[in-house]
Amino acid sequence: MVGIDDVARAAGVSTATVSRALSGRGPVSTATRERVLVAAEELGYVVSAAASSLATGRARAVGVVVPFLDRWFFSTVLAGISDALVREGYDITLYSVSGDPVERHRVFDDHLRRRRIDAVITIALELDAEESASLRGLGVPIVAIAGPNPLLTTLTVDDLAVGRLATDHLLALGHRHLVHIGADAATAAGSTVPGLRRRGFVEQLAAAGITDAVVEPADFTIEGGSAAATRALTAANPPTALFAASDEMAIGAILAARELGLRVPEDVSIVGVDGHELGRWFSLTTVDQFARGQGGRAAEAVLAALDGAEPGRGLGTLPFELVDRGSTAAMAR
Amino acid sequence: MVGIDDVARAAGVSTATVSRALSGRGPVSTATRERVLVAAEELGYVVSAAASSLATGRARAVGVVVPFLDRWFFSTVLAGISDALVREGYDITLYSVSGDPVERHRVFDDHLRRRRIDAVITIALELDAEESASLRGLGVPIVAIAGPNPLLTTLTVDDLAVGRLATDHLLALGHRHLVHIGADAATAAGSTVPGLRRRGFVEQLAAAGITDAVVEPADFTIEGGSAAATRALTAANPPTALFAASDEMAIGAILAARELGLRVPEDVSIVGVDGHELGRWFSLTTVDQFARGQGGRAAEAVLAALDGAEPGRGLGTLPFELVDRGSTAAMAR
DNA sequence: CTGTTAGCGCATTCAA
DNA sequence: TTGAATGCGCTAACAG
Repeated sequence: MVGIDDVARAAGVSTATVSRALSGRGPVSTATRERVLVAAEELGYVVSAAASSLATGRARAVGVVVPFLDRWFFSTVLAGISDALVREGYDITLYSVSGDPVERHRVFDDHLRRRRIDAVITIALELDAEESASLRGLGVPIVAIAGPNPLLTTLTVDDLAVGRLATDHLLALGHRHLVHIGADAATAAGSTVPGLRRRGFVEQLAAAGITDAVVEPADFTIEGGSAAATRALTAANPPTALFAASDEMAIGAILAARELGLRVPEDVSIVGVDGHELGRWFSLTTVDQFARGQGGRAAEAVLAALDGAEPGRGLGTLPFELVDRGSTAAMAR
Repeated sequence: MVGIDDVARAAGVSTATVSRALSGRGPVSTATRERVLVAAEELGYVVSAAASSLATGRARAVGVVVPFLDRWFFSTVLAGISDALVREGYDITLYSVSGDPVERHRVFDDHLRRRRIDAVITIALELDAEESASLRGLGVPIVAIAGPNPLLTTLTVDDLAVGRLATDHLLALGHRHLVHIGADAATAAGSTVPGLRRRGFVEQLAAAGITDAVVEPADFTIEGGSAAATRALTAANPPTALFAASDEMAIGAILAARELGLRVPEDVSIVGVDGHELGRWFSLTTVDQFARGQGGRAAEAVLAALDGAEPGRGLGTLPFELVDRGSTAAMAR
């Protein structure tokens, strides 16, 4: 492998000058810089991440921690992050943490601590106190996407408002008997994404004078949404509208409704959250949260922090928007 | 940050001993090792990746290069890789390369060359000669998933056989007028995944005495599949069966057929390839290729290579299997 | 089995 | 503007 001294020799300068010319830090005459650049190019020299990192303390890499890789939202956000980061020359080191405590511990207390990354982005990660502390102990900028985490700098949509918006949409159409598919009662207490969406639902109903908000818990998969919708729609007094806390569940609900011989939206209105690419194929009305853009924003926030900008908590709120594609309609009278 | 000398001091030994005790390389008495382990644990010591990498030449990280992050197949394979790799203490460094030549060049000739990774896994990447050379020049084990790349060690399903199996399934049901949705003519020439599936289709038809194989090119998205199916089904002499080269396109085809008022499978049989999780919701018959397992296998292959096993080319073939879920039926007579 | 020593490849002082 | 020297934190010889 060609090293910095090969370049130095080829350019007839010292390694210090090569380093300065290539990194842009420190004074180098234009002519010298040119010679170094040419020599480096010709030799195909690339600086060793390990050596550079050891000498500077900067790794030119950002760690991204996700709970799932194979779900649409996460891979889409990740794509947004990747786009933005690679443009700035940063590598992405990917950490997927399941629910297994042993594995989580290994990621938080070993992998992430190897000083391989200059910053961390977490996506919709629910962290316990110990894990949060562990992250903060890293001493690097951390940006948490999705879910207001009081312990971290967050970049998140106002999920309470999202829940309200979706609910309001249904109420405005005249629906009075709604069911929410999402977080269970236990989760609703916390400030997690599912919990907030559920609370938005409950609060908005209450504001409309409806106090018996019904919630069918589900696990954010198509299958879970389908099962929850089936339960709701086959109950004694079935709802005329469903609000699913994710598009995947909403799609499951649409499929379940069809299976039950119900027409969407004539017999039941259904609204989701996400902006899943599949939504248009189901004419799904949804609250789009622009997942890919979230990744981009997070990457920018991290880069800004690495440039020295000291971001405050609650770095920013992300946009969301109701997209009416036709799976909701005014209540038949 | 706590360093190796802090541990050494705490344990009353030299840094060399700490290194040996923690890494497991070299002889250490059980008692000493125990003391070191305790001291390291108490201090929360984690070895610096940069320093260790610089000293050993090993980075404990594997690079994964993908063309897309936000498509089901890729994120699913990635999840499989991640699972297997994290268990062995390896980090994943993720590189997403688009079609943009400038960006590709930067990834192949800069990022990947930083000596940050001990091995590379590529997923369904179509590389030009220069890129292949660049990868091989890295001097690390490389495993290419999907697509027989003559220049790399590959781990791939026999996509020619996949194409034949799907086609055969339709032929066995009595269909004689089939259309393939997949690679265009230009792509068919090469040994890419889409090209091979298409050739499997054409060859199997030929074997059955059908020489006018019809192919509708599409781009492996739901939308592309839908458009291609619409073209095929509205043609003068519409086919009774469609073979889509991916489940996403097959789902698009099902949606298109429905839109045209055609019943699946009564009016048209449709078969896909992948084993996409969404398939079951469309009763999609498909050739499952166990994407997640592919990731696992690739990770294992890479780990074996890092353990010194010198793998030959064409490392192995991956399993695939026809899953009949009901979107195909015997031809109505 | 353990400690001492000498780098790994680069970035940054400090002098010139 | 440039070069020589030093050290980033760790590992691998080598001696003991």
